Amino acid sequence: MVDKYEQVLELAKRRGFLWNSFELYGGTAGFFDYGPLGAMLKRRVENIWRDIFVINEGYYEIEVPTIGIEDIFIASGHVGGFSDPLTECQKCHEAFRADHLVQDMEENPDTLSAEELTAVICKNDVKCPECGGKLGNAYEFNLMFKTSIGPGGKRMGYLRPETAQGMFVDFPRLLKFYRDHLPFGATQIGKAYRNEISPRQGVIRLREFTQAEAEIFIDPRDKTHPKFKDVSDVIMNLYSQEGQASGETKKIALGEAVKNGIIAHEFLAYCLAMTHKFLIRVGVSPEKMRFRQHMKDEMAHYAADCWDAEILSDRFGWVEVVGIADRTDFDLKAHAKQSQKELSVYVAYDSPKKVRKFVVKPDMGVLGPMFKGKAAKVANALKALKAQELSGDEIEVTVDGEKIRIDKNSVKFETITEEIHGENIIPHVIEPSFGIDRITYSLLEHSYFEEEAKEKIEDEEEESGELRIVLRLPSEVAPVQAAVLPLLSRDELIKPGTEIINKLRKVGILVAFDDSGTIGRRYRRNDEIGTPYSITVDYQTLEDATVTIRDRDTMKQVRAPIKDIENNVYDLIYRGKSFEDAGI
RNA sequence: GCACCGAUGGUCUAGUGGCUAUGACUUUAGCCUUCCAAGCUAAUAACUCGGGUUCAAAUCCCGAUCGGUGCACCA
Repeated sequence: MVDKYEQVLELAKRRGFLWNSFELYGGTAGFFDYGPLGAMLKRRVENIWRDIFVINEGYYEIEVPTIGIEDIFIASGHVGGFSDPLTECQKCHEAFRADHLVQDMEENPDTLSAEELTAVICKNDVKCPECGGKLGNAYEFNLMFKTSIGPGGKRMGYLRPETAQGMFVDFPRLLKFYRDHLPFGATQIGKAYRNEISPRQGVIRLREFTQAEAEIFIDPRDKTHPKFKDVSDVIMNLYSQEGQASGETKKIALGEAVKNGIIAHEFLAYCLAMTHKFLIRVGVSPEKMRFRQHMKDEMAHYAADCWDAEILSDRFGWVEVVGIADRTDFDLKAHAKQSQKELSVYVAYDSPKKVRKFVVKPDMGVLGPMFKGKAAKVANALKALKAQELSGDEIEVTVDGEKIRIDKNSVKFETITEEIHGENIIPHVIEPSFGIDRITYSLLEHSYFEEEAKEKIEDEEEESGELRIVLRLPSEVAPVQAAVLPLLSRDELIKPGTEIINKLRKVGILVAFDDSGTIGRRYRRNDEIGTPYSITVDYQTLEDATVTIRDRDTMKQVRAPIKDIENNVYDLIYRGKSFEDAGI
C-alpha cells in the first residue's frame, strides 16, 4: 500500500529535499541528509522560529559546543539517567528492561544499579518472559554518544543529547548580559545526538537531529506574562489530562484554560500560543495539530506542567514535535550542586524590609590564641546560641563532643535592626523545545497534494486526467520562491528573463530559471517543489514590458509590469499581498 | 537487539540458473512549440554489498547493510 509517507519521501528524494545519509556506502539507519531544497526549506523554518523567539520575544540566540564535558551531563542526569538497564535472554536473545522484570519484587526498581538488578534477578530466579530461558547480566545502555577529549582518551566527552544544557551552563554570563533582570531567555538552534537502540520511522527518529530550544528564566513567584492578553482569545485544540481520560480534545481559548486551571499558568500558556503561531506559519495544518498535556506519571517529578505539540501524520499518527515544560528550578539547582557555584538572581523588594536580627560576635583576639586550630569551630558554635544561653557569666558550648567554658567577656552579642533590600532566588525555567526535523517533515506531508489538473476546453474547465503534484508550502518557507520562465526557448524572450532574475536576486529572493521543455512541464516541475510564483516572459512582454505571474495554488495568472517586479513579488511572499493586487 | 518480509537505472517496474537484463516516466542534447507534464530524434543511466554452490548466479544458499512490519526500546 502506498501511503502519504511513501509519496512524500519519494518526492523528497527525487527532488533533493531528503536523502538517506551515506547512501554511497550502503546507508546507516537514523541519519538523513538535507538536499539542496531540503536544506533551504529547513533554514527558512529555522528563520521563522528566530523571527518569533529571538526578534519578537527578545530571547537572544547563543551557540555552544555540541560536545559537552562529563560534569554537565552528570548534573543534567544524562550520565546516570539517560540510559536503560537491559538484560538479554541467553537462549532467545530477546532484550528486556531489567527494572521492569523485577517490578513486583522490589520497591523502586528504577533506582537500582545494573549490578543490583542482576542480583535481584538471580535471587528471585527471574526467567525470560518469552521462552523461559536464563537471563544474562543487566547492563546500562546509555543513549549518549561517547567520545574522548584530547590525546590519551582520559577526559570523557559526550555529544550533547539536547541543546538545553548550553543555556543552563551559561546562566551566570547570560544573567549579566541581561543586566541582572528577570525574566530573560536564551535560545539555541543546533544539533543534538542520541544513540537510539533501533531508530525507525525514517526522519521521525534520528540519531542526529536539530533542536530549537528556548530556556526562559522567570521569577517563580510571578508566572504571569505581560503579553498574555494578546493571546488569551486564541482558541486551540487542547488534549488535557482530563481529556485524555475520556479521549476528548477540546477547542478552548487560552485565557479560559488558564482560568480553569487546565494550563498551569499564563507564561506556559503564552508559550503554547507562540508554538501554535509558529507551526501554522511554517505550514502545518491547524486541524492536524493538538496540544497534549503530560499525564501526572509521565511528567518528570520536578516539572510543574508540561504540554506537547503533536502533529497528525498519515503513517505515524500523532507525533510529538514540540515539548513545552515548566521545569521549575531543577536544572539550575542541579548545576549549582555539581559546579559548587551559586546560580541565583538577586531580586530587589519593592520597599526594603526591616528585619530584627540577633548577632553574636566572638572576640577572636582572645579565642584565637586560646583555642588555636579549634577556634573557628568554637566561634561557629557560639554564633548558633540564643540570647538566653549567652547571658550567664560563663558560656558553655560543645565542640567535637568536648564541653568548653568561655568567659562572657570574650563574646559580645546584640540585637540589631537590618534593612534588607532583596533576596537571592533561583529562577524557574520555562522550556519550549522544538524538533525541527519532525516539523520540517510534517509540513512537507501537510503540503503534499495530488490532484487532477483542470484543462481548459473552449472556456470550460474539465478534468484532464493528468495528475498534478503540488507542494502547497507557505511562500515564506518555499525553498525556491520564484521561477522565471520564457514562454519559448528563444533568445528574445530569455533576455528580459535575465533582467528580471537580477532584480529579484537584489531583494534576496531565491529564483530559478528554466527554459527546457514546454511551459506546462516547467509549471509542473515548479508545482512539485512548491515554488509559489512563476513569472513568464511572452511576446507581449516585448511590446509593453509586462509579464505574467502565475499562482501555484490556483494556477491563475495576472499581468504585471517588469518595473518594480521585485517589490511586487517580495510583497506577495513576505507581506501577505493578495494575488489579485499583484496584477495591473 | 530479536523475529518475519523485502531490495533491479533518478523514480516506478518486468524478469528468470544460460546470448548484449524489460518497459514506462524523469533527465540531457536537438527539432518543433505563443501559457499548464503534447509530438519527433538521439543520448545517459540499474541487478545493495561480501562469501558460497555451479561450466554458468541479478536468480539458489549463508552473512552483512539498508528499508518495512511486530516485539522490545524511545519522544
